[in-house]
Amino acid sequence: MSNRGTALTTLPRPGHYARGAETVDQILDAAMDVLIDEGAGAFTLRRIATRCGIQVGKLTHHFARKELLIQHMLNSLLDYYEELLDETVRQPGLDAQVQLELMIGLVIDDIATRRTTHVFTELWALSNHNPFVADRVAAFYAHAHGLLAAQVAALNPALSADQAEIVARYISATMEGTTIFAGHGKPWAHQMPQLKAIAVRTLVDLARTIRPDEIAPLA
Amino acid sequence: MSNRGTALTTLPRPGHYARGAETVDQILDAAMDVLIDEGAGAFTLRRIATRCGIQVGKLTHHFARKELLIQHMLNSLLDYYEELLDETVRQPGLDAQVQLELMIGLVIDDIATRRTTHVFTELWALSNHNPFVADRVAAFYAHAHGLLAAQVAALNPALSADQAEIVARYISATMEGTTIFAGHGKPWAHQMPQLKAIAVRTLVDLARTIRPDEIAPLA
Amino acid sequence: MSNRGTALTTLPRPGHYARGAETVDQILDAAMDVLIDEGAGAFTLRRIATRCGIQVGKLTHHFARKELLIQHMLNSLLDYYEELLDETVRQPGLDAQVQLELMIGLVIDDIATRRTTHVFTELWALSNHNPFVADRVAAFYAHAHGLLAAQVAALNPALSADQAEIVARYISATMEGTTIFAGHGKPWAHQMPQLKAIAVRTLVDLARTIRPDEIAPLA
Amino acid sequence: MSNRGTALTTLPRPGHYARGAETVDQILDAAMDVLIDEGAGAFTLRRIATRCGIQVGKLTHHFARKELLIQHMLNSLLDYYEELLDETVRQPGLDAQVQLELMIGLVIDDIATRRTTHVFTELWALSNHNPFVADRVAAFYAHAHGLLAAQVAALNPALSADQAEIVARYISATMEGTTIFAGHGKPWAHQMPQLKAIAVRTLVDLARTIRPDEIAPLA
DNA sequence: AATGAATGAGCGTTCATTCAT
DNA sequence: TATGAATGAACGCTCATTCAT
Repeated sequence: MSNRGTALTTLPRPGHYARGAETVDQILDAAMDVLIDEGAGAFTLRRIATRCGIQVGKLTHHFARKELLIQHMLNSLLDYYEELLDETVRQPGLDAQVQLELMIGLVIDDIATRRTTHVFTELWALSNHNPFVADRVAAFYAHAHGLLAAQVAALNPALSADQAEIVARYISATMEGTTIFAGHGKPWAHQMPQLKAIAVRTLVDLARTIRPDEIAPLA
Repeated sequence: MSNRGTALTTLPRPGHYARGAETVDQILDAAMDVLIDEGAGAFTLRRIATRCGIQVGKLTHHFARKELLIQHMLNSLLDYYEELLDETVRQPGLDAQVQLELMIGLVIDDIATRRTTHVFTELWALSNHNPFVADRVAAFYAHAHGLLAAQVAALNPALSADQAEIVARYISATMEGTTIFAGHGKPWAHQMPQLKAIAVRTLVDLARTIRPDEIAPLA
Repeated sequence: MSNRGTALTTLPRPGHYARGAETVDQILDAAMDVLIDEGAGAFTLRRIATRCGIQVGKLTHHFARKELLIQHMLNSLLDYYEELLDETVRQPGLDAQVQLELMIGLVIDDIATRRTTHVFTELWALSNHNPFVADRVAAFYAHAHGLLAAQVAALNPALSADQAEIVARYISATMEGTTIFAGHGKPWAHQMPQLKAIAVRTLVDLARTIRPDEIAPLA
Repeated sequence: MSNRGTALTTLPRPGHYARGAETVDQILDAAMDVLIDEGAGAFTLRRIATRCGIQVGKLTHHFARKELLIQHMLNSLLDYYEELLDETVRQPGLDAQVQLELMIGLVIDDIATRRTTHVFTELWALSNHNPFVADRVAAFYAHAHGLLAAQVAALNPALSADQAEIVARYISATMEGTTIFAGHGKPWAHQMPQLKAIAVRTLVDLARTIRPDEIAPLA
């Protein structure tokens, strides 16, 4: 399910030696911080270099193009989120309903963090015009929706694989949508607990009870 | 319900004379086009000026600060969307359920357009760091959620006003969330009809049947 | 002695009607304030217009070129200073020594004001590259030195007219020079009383006792 | 006596490599030339860059802020003038009167040069609104007046240190004041020899003969 | 007469990238 | 390899001036 090993993540990693690797990690961390703290509009090599106390020249030595830096940063970021989801699913001995409730709760809690609220809203916007970002984000959601679809399929065997995936996508849409209104710093952040309660109850119910014929375009 | 006449929309409008007003409209249109076609990263005075065949100097004559241009553009844009929603609600003789189904369908159809997919994803990102954008977008959603909450309250009299509003917010989150996966140009745009079908059925059901005690944080 | 009526001051004055004349005076006052408060680097039509609450268009209606505004402002300013000196000299019944002491004291007191300190330092700089400013300032000093030379000549009949004028120029140089160190806001402004005391005593002495042969280049 | 090593002159100097250092010197020279030849109003990065045949980008690479360029240029300039004065004083075997005559003559000769006339009139004006320029120019005059005061004290042991300094300031005021009337390009530049003759004679006399009680504010 | 609209050059500054040591 | 130097386009904005009503 993971996209590790695909073209998207097999970028030649800069910094083969220990010292270089450290610097590269510092740069990637600083880049993430700039994106989160100041937004895509302030995502410049200068700002990133300043944040880790190095010169732009050193930065461009490790990442010859800005785009390469974006790609490594994005892989590092989304690998982390994928790992987070994988860990949740790896917990043994949970039945599918509890597992799904757990995932929905975890995702919504994460959405409420400053990091996730900021970084994903930026990525959705960047996806409009940057093909790499679009592809990598799509791969991330494909992975996440695969994990959700597995739980949906387990709860509702009447659904085909495609149908379970669509239900998973619907569940994910609801969760991601809360970012906009109740994410970190958003005007109704204080209502996130209620939205989470409705989501957990409603979406698990939906997964259990939806009939294949209901997943069809309206006449 | 509209925010017309509030502080947010009473910016002194440039272009008092006929000639100037035309130019101002051209500029605002061009600015929207740049934001939609090229994204916030390309939203520069020069690109906007080029698009309407004028010089940067002329542009800054009408909008002394870039921020003012953003504000007028945003007001113009969101006024339009608010008007769209208001018209839907103004239709007489429809019962609340049909009305709500209609609204959900209309919003999701609109989300699937290139314009709406692009512009809202950009606005969500800009909201992270631009207070004016954040406030104006929040005012727009407050308006939209008010309209939705009215239908929810009509369908489900057991809910308090606050509870109806939270349900409305949940409905809106689901709809907006589809932008990310099935908006224009997004990888699962072809699944939008299915997502729409699930949304219409599920969300109207939710509005009708949710009990007040279910809208509470999980223990 | 006055240069009134010469080419320098016979600029066609804008604003023939009462209302226009008022506006013109407001503009000239605002221009002076900008020059004094913000310096030549901030002496722009926009800043001046802002200060009197009008638009740049209105300002350029009254003064088609910035240079014209400078010229009128400068005439108005230096006419005022010339008038001030003339009044001092017009006092009847004073002998030449008292008259000279009075003038030196008055000039140095005036130099210590914010207005005079700022405006003259700006004019000295502008004179380097703006011929009109250079000429008008030269005319002002020619007038002032003429008044001083008359007192010197009265005190020291042995001097030729040219020699008296040179002594007057020397006296004036000392006075103007105090601007730099002890003018308003300058680091040794608190020593101006001592400098003034030395100037009054020394310069009057010089005027009385200098011999014609001492006013000659060193061998 | 020099301010070398003080905070004012320990700006981190750009251009660590030989190539960069050359460029920095070229830029500083060009900047001085622009200030002298065209005045503070024309002191722009573009004009400076044009003068040394480089691009504006290269200029801002070495001096990130225009203000930094001004500061380095000013330090370089006034260090030079301080060095000039120091050399004059360092001449051995001269008695105080000759030394003072020499200094006055040298300063007035220097004032008559195009460079000095232009640059100091600009600096006096800039001092009104630019704190760095004001402080650096004040430091220069403090240094210069210290050298003069030493000669005055030697000639006139009855004066206290403070009184000698005030006399030095008075001497300096007279000298600087000649800039305005008889500096390079000024209307009475041809009278500079006479003004110099009067200054040398009168000011040395003053230094020798002034009594402490004469250096006091007028009653 | 009076004033907003329009203009284009120029401002200081930032940008991603390339060059040279 | 590592890093300052160099580059030139682009950035938002201000400027004095001209145009049109």
